[in-house]
Amino acid sequence: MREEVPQKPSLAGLEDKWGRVWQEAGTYEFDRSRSRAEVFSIDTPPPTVSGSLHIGHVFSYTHADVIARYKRMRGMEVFYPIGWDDNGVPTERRVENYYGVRCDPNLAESPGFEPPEAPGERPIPVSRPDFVRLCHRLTSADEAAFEQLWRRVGLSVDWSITYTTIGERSRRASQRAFLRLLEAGQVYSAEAPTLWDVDFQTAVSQAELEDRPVGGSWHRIAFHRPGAGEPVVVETTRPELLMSCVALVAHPDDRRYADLFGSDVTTPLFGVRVPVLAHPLAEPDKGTGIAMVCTFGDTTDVTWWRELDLPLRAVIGRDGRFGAVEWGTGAWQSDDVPAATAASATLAGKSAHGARAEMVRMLAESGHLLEAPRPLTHAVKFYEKGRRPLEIVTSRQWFLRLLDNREALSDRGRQLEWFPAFMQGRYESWVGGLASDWNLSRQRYFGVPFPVWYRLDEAGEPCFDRVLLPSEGRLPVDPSTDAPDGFDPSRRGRPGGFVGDPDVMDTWATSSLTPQLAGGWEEDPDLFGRVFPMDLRPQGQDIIRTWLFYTVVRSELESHCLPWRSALISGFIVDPDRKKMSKSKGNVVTPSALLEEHGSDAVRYWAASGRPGADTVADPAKMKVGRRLAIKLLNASRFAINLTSERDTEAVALREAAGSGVGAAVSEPIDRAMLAVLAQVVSEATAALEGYDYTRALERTESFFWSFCDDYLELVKARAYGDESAPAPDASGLAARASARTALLTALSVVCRLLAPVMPFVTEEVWSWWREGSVHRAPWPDAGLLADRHVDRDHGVGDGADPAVWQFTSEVLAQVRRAKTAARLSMRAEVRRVLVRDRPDRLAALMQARGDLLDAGSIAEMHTEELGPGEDASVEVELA
RNA sequence: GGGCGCUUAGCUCAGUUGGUUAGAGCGCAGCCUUCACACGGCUGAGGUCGGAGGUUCGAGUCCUCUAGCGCCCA
Repeated sequence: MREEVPQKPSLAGLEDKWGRVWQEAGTYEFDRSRSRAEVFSIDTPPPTVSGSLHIGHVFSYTHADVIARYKRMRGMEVFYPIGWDDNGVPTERRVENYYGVRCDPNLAESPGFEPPEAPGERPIPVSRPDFVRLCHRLTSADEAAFEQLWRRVGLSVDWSITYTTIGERSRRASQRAFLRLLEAGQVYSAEAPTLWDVDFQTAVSQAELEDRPVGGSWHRIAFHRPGAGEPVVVETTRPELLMSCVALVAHPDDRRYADLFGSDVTTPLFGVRVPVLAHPLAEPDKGTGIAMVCTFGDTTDVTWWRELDLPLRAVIGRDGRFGAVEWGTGAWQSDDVPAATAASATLAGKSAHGARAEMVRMLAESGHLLEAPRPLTHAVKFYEKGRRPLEIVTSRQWFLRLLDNREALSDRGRQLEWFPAFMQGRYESWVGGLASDWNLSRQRYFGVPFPVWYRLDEAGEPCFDRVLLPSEGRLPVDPSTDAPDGFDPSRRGRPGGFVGDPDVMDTWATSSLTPQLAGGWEEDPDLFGRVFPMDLRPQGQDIIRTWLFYTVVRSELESHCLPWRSALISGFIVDPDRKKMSKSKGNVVTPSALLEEHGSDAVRYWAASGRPGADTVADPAKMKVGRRLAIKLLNASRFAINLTSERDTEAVALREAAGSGVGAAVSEPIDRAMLAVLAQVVSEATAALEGYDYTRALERTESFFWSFCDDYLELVKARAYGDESAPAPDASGLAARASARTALLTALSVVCRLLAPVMPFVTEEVWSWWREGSVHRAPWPDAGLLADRHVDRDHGVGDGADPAVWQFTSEVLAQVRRAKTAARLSMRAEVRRVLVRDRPDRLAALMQARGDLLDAGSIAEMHTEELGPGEDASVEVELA
């Protein structure tokens, strides 16, 4: 049924209007009765709600939504849930700043606590339960705001299936998965050197590292050889770690040190005897070629310590400061205990930075610093969110085995379909470069606790080998408030009693379970069987080594399969100066203003114009183009619908509903030509989308649509015109009019559907003017139906359709326009005579659209001449 | 140091398996205030495809070397 077509169609307000309708009609609801074969499931990234969204999010999420909408129109039941990533450090930071509080886990809960209106100058210490409560409060507010934004962008997710990474289901799933990995021997706890951020006070994993260039200095330090002899000169950037030196190493082939291997030297100031050893990781041309191994200055130290079986002399504590040492005990042996004691006493309590200055002073005084420090710039490892270099401290952590599974993980990477394919290399090199198992423990508060307690021995010390675990039925548990089975809560912290593991899991330990979380793993087996493994993982390229990799890990270890069949990787967004957009650069563009200014369809158009994996400029000019396209669709649709009768629109709708082609209703050669070209566009767009190349699909459609408006519409306008009550043309005139009208409406129906995944709002608006139901549940156009070459004219436009009729007629029309432009005349100016000289086949094609051409060009008469040998084609236009 | 991606009109990008005068949009210039659209239409001027060499009847499109930019990993 035709609705009222607006007098002056506009894009304003379409987002609100259709967003509401879709919600009320349940347009994107998932029908869980459909079989796995009919379901297309998408594992959408849960955005970090505590961060602000930038235009890059809209970019990548739009790509996924285009695919979702396409698959839905293809008749798939699309499982497209969304989650919010709310646990972890970013949320804690935001809560601290927003409320002006700081978590102190030693405080008792104060249930009535309310933060001040505005954060004070000094953070208020709050208990862990109060802190977690504030985290929940702020994240639910953030989540509401995020949902609004995503609805405005037009994501076709089923908003009734959401999850949060801190929610009860997530905590239960994370803990269940942990317990199973523990049982399978895939996680273990160990006292081990761990990358540590002294500001965040937590361990971090390899995936969270980044290298940053930092200024430092080479310090030349003299070590004593046994007996007399020349000192051994070591160059180091971290002289403050001298007291934790446990060996010197040089390359096995380095002849300068060959005679020293196996002997001991003595550290200056501390008088500690350390061995000189050979190891291939020592770089002969770095410094003097012989390195000081400390516990621990960097990750190479950890390797040397492990492989050379060296003792441990840890000096830097979790607070990043030097600890006190009792020389002469344990590993702290020295030839000169009083000197060592004095030296280390001056360092105790100092930060790495302060200790370095002090050490340099002492070495200079004692004459062991051979020359003034030489400045250099070198790469230092940082926590990606941190501001000071990481330290390596030894502490007890839970680890998940990655190194033992490297082979299997590498295989999975090869089995996954990557779009674009070269992104697989990112995964491959990451897996190949894994240096350690995954440290799951974080010494933070707002996260999923480990479902673990430890027995306390008679001295009240935890027995880490006597782990107490809950049954799966009890999950989720919080070991800091819940007691293990068989223990009275009063036994907490008592000798012979128990203590809870104080840590929470790395946020990726939960996020890596998104296919399981969204799919109802172990809680809704019926659903899980219909959606897992999923079909598609869309995401940004920046989190291949984290989110993608860890999700593969979890699926492999839990289900021994890939979590999805394909991964669609989006590039990142650069600003107009080609700089990567990031918060620290201050060049982040927020999406709301852009959505407001250009409209959601226009922003989505821009996003869809960025090919999979391609870095893309945040370009308002491109959004303007998208907006223009949307407006064009409004106007062309309005025109075509107003031009035709209700009987015409109903006939086209009925024909499409019945799944039949235009058949004999489109009789005019130029109309059939246009539809034949459109059929080709549909084939190409469909093939492109099957390979997730939404950009190509859009380009083809858009380019067709502009020619359709500029040339075809202009050519057939006059023929299509005329209402039912006007003096009836003769039978062939009626048929010619019906042909144009059917072709116009059919093409608009097809184009509208081709554009629907990219521009959901304007296409829905236009669709509503003459069609029932949502365009987003309408069937994807069928190229075969438009141009069936095998059956008959009742089906498609068939073999009789010659695209040249439209194409060549348009070329001649362009020549006519050129003549008018050159004469500075309006396009309506009369043409007395046109002479077209060309090849016979082209002239024949032209003659089939002769009437339309004369009308469109206001041409009085047209003549044709076949080219003679060696003559060039021409169009002569004689203006009136 | 290793790997990957990019380098085509002023700008942003297409150019699928090598094949006729290299395409689009934006921008720019001129024209047209035509009854779908001035949030418009028409027309036009702009590149020899980063550089060098090679394969081929023929290369932007394959090979080698090389330069610059970006990203990832050491």
